[in-house]
Amino acid sequence: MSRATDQAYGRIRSMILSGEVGPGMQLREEQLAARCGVSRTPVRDALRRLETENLIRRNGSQRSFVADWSIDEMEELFQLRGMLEAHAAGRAATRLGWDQIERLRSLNRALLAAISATSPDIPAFIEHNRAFHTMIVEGARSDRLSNMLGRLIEQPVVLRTAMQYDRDNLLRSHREHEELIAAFSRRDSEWAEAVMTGHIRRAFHAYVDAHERAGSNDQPGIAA
Amino acid sequence: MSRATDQAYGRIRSMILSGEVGPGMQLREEQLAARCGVSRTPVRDALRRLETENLIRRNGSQRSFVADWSIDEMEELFQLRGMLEAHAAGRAATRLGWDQIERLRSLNRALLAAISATSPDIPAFIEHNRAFHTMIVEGARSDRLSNMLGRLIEQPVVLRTAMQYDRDNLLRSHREHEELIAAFSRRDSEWAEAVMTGHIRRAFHAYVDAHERAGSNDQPGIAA
DNA sequence: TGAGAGCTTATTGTATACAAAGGACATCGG
DNA sequence: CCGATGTCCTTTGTATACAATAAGCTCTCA
Repeated sequence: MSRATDQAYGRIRSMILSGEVGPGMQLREEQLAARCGVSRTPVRDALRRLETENLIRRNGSQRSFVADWSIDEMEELFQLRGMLEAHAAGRAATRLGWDQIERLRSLNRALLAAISATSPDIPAFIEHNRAFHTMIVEGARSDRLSNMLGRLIEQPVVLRTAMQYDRDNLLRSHREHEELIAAFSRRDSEWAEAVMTGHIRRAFHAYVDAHERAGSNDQPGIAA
Repeated sequence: MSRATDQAYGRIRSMILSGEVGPGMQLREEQLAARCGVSRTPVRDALRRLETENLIRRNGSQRSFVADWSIDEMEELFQLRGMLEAHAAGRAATRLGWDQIERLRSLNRALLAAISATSPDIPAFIEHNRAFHTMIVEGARSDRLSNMLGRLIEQPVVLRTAMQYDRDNLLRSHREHEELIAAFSRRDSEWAEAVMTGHIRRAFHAYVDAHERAGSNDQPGIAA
């Protein structure tokens, strides 16, 4: 995309992802235009795009709001993500190159290092985890699938913080990644699918737990 | 959406679906604006939307073209559709009301009537078939899923005409629908999933066959 | 005091003019 | 004759002014 639209898109997106604007807040085109230093036109383009990525919702009269998700919607989301990402893993098992599998190995080593320190480096974990999953999805070699998953994956931002302090879950992630790599090495699609299904499903339960624990707070998830 | 945007969207969409503009053709904003009787602004909105629905593609320099799909991409598409729609059927099995199941029955009766005549009423078949599948997807009660499938389902327009004259396939569709209804009546999610998986998969092979038969023509699918 | 109608204002939709980018074509040089 | 390069022209991007719509508020009347 073009300069101004990209700028608006990136800025608004990071506003949402960083929590600078909270779930449910209204986003006004003019105000956003001012903050991004562009006119309303590219802002509107950016909003449309963010809407298709489900980061933004519009009410009946076309006003835009930062999306928030109910627990039911989150379950839906995890179900879909699990299904699609398991499918991706299955395809990737027969399509990943050996060098890519090696790269997955090294990513997972880095991930382990990040969470092994006495004070875990969460941003590093998140980044390596993201790279790991992205590499698998790309390895499935299906643009349509990549697209769909792209829209799904980083929606539950809350999850980032919700899981931060749960070291047990972080270590489990690492182990499940190991198992995925093993399945890839054997070129075993069904195994890869099964592991990925469990991996995402566990993530969902971790999310629910964190959410419940945070239930008494004003800002569920953030404070977990 | 608003008046002008809706108008542009509907017009462009029907231009594509009717074949008025063929796959691969370039769509120019100004020209579309003229044809729709609106300015470029709503046309741009409509193009963005059609792009997310994968009816339009943009090249590196942001020019828009009517999408066309390779056989590989079609297989991808059917795989995804099969997976998601089977999932939808599974959910629907435990969520559809008895009245809705009865409605499915009557839709399938109408569908049978449409294809039983000496000269089958294909548009009626298509419409009843669409209604049947839509009702199942809605029955799954997952907005996100509905959305995704909405984007996927009517893309392979070619398929409409490609399958037109294959009566055997039309009858099979009817029988598979019957089996779906049976699964719903038993509230058997797994059965419903399995039937739907096969149903979509067969549709894919029907598509491939039609495509191959039409392979010698200039306009694959259309002339099948 | 509460409900409703009408006005006011905030917000988005649409048109249009201008800017910028990219592609096509022709011309020039090797 | 082929290839490179520069100009022109087509097409999309951006800004801004104006139109339409919907939300919120106030004022009135029951």
